[in-house]
Amino acid sequence: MRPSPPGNTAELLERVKSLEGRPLGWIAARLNITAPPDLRRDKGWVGTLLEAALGATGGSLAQPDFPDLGVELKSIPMTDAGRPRESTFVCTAPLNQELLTDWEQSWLRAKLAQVLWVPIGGSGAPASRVVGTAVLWSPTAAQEAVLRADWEELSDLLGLGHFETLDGRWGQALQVRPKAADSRARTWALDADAQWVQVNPRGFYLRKSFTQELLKKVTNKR
DNA sequence: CTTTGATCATAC
DNA sequence: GTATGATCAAAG
Repeated sequence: MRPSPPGNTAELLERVKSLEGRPLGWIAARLNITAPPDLRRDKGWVGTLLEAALGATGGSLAQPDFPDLGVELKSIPMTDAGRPRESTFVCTAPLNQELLTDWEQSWLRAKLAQVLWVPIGGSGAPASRVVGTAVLWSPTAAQEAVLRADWEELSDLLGLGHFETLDGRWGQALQVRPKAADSRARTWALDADAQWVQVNPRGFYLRKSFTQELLKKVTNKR
């Protein structure tokens, strides 16, 4: 049922192209997957469906969706006007100094090195939403500079243990927001006084404005 | 309507 | 708990 991993990026692009215009329900039926009535209890359904349809591996492992190609898959919900409806989760944010490295070695940079963005149109039942025109993206020098500046600022705050100061308002393209089962979830972190404290886990997210621009630029180029 | 914070499912 | 996949929902 499920396709094996694509052998190269051209094959991956070919596959996603064949899905363009298809309702998710059509894709799900083909894979023998049942579409949920809504996404309230299945927030990751669209992403998981696309992984299955395109032959992504990796699953819940800490590696790219297409390890051999070094490509990360991201579905992105779009409004009818063609703008992203949500921010994009990238990865969890390290909460203590020892895990903080420089930008070149960062997990975030690695994750965003090459991303296949798959826009999803529609806002009703998941099965009726439609696959848009996917784009394979790598940050331009300018985009990487913005990401790097944000990442360095946010990492500084994290490394210094300023968890109270750091909220979703920091960062131009990137932001740090809670990423946990709920607000009671706790993980260990080193605070500003070098004391171990328990805080709510955080993650890095790409703002909608950044995602919108990158989708526009890649599209215009082609 | 947009942004920030909270939450859901699943594998290990 | 941390990783994967994200959207929901309250507040401005």
